Amino acid sequence: MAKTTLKSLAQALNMSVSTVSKALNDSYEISEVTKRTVQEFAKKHNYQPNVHAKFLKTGKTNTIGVVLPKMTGSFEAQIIAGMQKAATAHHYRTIIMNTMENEELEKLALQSMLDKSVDGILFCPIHEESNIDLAKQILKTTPVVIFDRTHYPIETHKVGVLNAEGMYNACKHLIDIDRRKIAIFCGAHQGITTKRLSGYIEAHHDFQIPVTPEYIVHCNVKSLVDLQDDLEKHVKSLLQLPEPPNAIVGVADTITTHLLGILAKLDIKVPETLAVIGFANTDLVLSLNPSLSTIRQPTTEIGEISVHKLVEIMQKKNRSQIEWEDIKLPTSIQLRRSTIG
Amino acid sequence: MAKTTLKSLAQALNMSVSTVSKALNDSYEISEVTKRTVQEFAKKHNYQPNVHAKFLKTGKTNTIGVVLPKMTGSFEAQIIAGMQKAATAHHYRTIIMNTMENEELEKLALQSMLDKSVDGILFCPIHEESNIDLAKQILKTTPVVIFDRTHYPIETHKVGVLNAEGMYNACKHLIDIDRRKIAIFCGAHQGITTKRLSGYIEAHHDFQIPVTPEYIVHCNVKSLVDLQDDLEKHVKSLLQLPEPPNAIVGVADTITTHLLGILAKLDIKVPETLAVIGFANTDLVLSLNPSLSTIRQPTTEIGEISVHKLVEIMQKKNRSQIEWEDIKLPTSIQLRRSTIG
DNA sequence: TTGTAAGCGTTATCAA
DNA sequence: TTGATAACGCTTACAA
Repeated sequence: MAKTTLKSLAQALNMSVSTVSKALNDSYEISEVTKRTVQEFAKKHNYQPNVHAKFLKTGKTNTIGVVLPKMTGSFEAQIIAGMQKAATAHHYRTIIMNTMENEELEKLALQSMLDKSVDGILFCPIHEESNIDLAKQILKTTPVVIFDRTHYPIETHKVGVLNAEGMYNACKHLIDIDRRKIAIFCGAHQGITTKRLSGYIEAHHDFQIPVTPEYIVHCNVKSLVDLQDDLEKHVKSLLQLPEPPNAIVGVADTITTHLLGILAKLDIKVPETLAVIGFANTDLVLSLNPSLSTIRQPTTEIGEISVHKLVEIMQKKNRSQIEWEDIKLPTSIQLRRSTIG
Repeated sequence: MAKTTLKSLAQALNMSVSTVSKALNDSYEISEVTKRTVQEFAKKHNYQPNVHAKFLKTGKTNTIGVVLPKMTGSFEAQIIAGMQKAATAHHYRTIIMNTMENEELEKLALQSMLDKSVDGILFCPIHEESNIDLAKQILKTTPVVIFDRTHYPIETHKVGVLNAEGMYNACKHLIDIDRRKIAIFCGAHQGITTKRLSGYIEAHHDFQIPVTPEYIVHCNVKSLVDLQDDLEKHVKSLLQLPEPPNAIVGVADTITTHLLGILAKLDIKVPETLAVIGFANTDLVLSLNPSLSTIRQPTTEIGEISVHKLVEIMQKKNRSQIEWEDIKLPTSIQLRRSTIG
């Protein structure tokens, strides 16, 4: 069972390699009869062009590389689904590399793409400075689109959401239901956190509520266990304040969802004692305790638009003239029992 | 900024291409001085060998391809994390292709690996017959390991769990707490479902409880909406039986976790009215309503062992002599409020 | 309409 | 210890 190559096909068909190649590529130079013969024969022998050899000639791999820091929940799954759908529509395949929030792995992932094993990269960096020099270097030769964590100082298209606005809306909703003592639970990834925090502060200003510094807490998100410990610690100390909060907004999926577990464990009533709302794209909203009010990101769209933008760059001849866009999609808010009793 | 190749290095250093190549590969034929000069110069110019050209010569890509049907939850994320860890240890990189439970996409994914863009494949098939001919053909030239859904009729290493035993233990636990009227909620993927169902039946036999056919329900898992509709329908009709069940076991992650949402929606008390336990590897057990008793699969291990087995095949000269193993790892059971009030 | 031949960036063989 | 050359599988001028 020797592998089927152009050569082996040519030999078997008694034609030249280039005729076979052209026939398979549907070239106008080749007669219909020959084309059909070749194509049928190739299919019968399950010919698959060798992408590596092809690359050597064309410099194209028809592959988009996705580099992202984790794949632990629905959020990432939805984004990737959107990317795959759009990529397939553009006749690209996608390969995914997970950096596990680890800069060393991120470096390896990016480097292994530097060798031109992909035509373009969709990149969600670990933080604002991670592997920035490498990224800049890659950018010289390979199109890159930054998604989700768009606070990354390289000049290219970026696709994210209106983070401040999303958080503003969450706070506004809490204020509307008369929960004005709002604690905010932040994580790492400063760019996004900062934006969301600014939405929190803006809402307080607009509604003339003073910002209580103690209500702004930062959680250790290094590992799940760390996060859970930290959440518990913060909840406890907040509730011991002279003026404890009556609501919590979560800055990210993991924080918001795991917070519910901690509150259940501590037997704190949600929403009676503490209303909870936060950024979250988990599928499990209804199974949570209680069902969770969320700020949802348009994940599928983020994925799709990222691909469209990348394809746009890849197809452009004169890349130096592109005007880079920083696309911010709106979030939506969905209310459930965790804020409306 | 022309790309750095062996040729460009050779020219700049005034050496031959083959000398440079050997120097970079640390060949014994090359003097230490030359090696150092070349290696330093190459690093300074950020030389990255072209994997495609390399492949053409060596037939190796140092890449493992992972083909799996979905990536929606912690279960998949944990398996992939295990794979990536083990692959990195063996100096392989991994690329992931998500087939979205779609046979056509699965075919594309497998085909795009047939062209030898990977050295080996870790494959979790959609169902027992999906793309079986293609898989068999791939197997002739490329090592494959089947993971998770191991009821797939090709001859190679397989890595899964003791499905019947896991379900047996779940039932035993329910029986221990005197919940003897157990409904089982099944999904698709017949192989695994069948095994788990057999554990259910075996437990009933061992404890001399008759199996009630109405307690065995099959859910439509095509989409999340379908699943939720179906879950609601089944729960309602079960509770209208003359002899309603007092416990439910879930056969898979999605079924078990979303079931909780439906029960909450219908305002059915868990565990008072219905105790719930099931296969689930979600991180969110504690945040669920109520905290969920689970049968956990050793996901990281599944991932790691799959890679080890694959590497074993890839390194073997004489592949026809390998004795294929069907590895079954034990599950563990974790009890929380959904079964122990 | 078909065939010849060069070349993409490597590695491997053999010669110098 | 180094260098010239062929080959991997493919595309593409150019020639026939």
